[in-house]
Amino acid sequence: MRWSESYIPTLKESPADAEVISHKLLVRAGMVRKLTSGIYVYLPLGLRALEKVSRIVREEMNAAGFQELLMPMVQPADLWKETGRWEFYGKELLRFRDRNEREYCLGPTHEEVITDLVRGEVKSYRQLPVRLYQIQTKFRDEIRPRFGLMRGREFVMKDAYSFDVDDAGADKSYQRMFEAYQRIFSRMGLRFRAVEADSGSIGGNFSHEFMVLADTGEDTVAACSACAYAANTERAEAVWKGTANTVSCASYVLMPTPGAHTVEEVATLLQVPATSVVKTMLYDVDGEAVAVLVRGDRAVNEIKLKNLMNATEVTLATPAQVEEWTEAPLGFAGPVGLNKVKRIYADLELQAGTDYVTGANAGDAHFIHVDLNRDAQISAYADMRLVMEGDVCPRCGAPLILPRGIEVGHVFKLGCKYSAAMKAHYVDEAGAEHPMVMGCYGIGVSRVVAAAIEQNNDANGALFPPAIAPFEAVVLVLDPKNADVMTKATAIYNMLSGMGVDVLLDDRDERPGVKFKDADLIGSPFQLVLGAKGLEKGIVECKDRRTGAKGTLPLEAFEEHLVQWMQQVREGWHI
RNA sequence: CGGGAUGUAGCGCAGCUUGGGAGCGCACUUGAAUGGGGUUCAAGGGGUCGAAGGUUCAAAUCCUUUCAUCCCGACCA
Repeated sequence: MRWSESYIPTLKESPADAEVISHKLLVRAGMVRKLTSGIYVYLPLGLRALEKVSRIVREEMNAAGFQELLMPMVQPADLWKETGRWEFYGKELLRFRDRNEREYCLGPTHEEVITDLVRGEVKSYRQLPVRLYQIQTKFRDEIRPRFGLMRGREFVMKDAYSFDVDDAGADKSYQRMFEAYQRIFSRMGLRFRAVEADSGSIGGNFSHEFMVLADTGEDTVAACSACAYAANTERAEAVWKGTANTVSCASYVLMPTPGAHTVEEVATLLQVPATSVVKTMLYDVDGEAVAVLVRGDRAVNEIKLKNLMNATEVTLATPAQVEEWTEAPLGFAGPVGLNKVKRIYADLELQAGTDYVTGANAGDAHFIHVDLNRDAQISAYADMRLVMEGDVCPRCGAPLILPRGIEVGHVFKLGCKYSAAMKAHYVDEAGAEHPMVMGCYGIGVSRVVAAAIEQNNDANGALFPPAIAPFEAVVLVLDPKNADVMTKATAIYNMLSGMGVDVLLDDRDERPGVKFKDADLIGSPFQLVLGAKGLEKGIVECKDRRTGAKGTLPLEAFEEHLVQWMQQVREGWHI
């Protein structure tokens, strides 16, 4: 492709509405343009990156025994009513009516459609497993679209579904997919981690998220510094390392703490460490008042509370609820004498402690010397907190690290949730009917492109891994009006094309500086620079975009040197 | 949905407090010089000042309404 004939509108300045680096660079590099909130046009360069990602996904899906199909974006309401999701999915589901007042939605996901499809065709265990996928545009009317392609409303997703006769079969499908995902993100040249994720009501270890590691990621990963353990922080087990606070006192004592609402204020005022303060958080769990106690320097993990109580809805109590349940102003809740709250859960870490500071359920007052076992009605001690820096791995005890990540993939064992609701049944060898056991597996294709930039960029632009760069190589022709230079550049361009390398020939009548800047911006990993000066010396300059390392390749035995250099650059990407 | 902010040329912005000429930089067009890290000079083109209504002799500027976009909190690939 010649740059002079391409539609690559690069920008010197970032658009005012772009906040994160991937969004800024995608726009500046002429890869995307916003049409409206959360909805983007993929320009030729952006589409190329999308297709590179899609191609790798396709190859690995096919290799894993999944077959591609394409389902409609518009889906009838009836199917969603069958699974109950027409009511439960919420406002993210964009609903509308046709001219006959029939109800439809734009597909945010395709469990209903695929289950409907499969139940119509598959009747026997002999036909299972069925493993299908598609790469398609999804629409989710996100509460708050933001960060460009990272959280759009319309986005490209690969979604795959498996149908098996039993759990063992479903596990096999899951395992295949898990391995395929590992290969996919490795091939893309991204640094990532597969993390255990909360699987909600389904249970078991059958949910993993694939996180591209980047400091700007929205999610936090708890990863072991030594072994393979990694989990979403929502799920990560907090290990109880023992309790320091074990000095015993005869009874608790009321202390005035005027104006001290936060743990920090209380700790400072009473001159005790935050670890000796008990934080009492009140929650509305399916309409019931529940208190959760954690050490003052910890945070409650609401997911753990939700799972512990097998609840559907957990929300932090409103100030009004807190005041009603504690009969005190906000900021002074404590477990002692908290009679209106029937369930009080305490984190494991607090179970052996005997000398705590807690709220007194009265304005401007706290208790000191509280022994929870003696003074409060604790329903149960359980792992209730979020892991933090300094925690250790629940598997091997080595320190945990908490890198940030961007969720680009999710593998999930669905069980019979949809097959049972939609009667996707098969008949086994004995003639008995069973619901199929399902799995679903997503990759945010457009998000991968953003995540790749989020992970790999510098002050001058994107640094695309070779496997997903819109163009792997750019040949910069500094003197396009010089026939000799142009001839040589074209020959090199043809050589690269012949080697199967996606190459862009910058033959524009622009100043060299413009070409250097643009080449850096679009992030092609290989840059070759041809000018009259170099040709006189019999050399072509080369630059590794990732490291910035510049070198020269002699025109003599050029191809050999080129291949060697490109190999070096590629190896740099497989860290 | 709650809290905050912004809408002025394709992009980035000033002007608004204190009403009166629509401006600046980049981009674009033409000419000249220049030609290895976003080149310089000169001359141009391009705007219903988000929209509607109001106040006023006069509104980008003040008032009301409305729409859109972005940021911070509850979702998920």
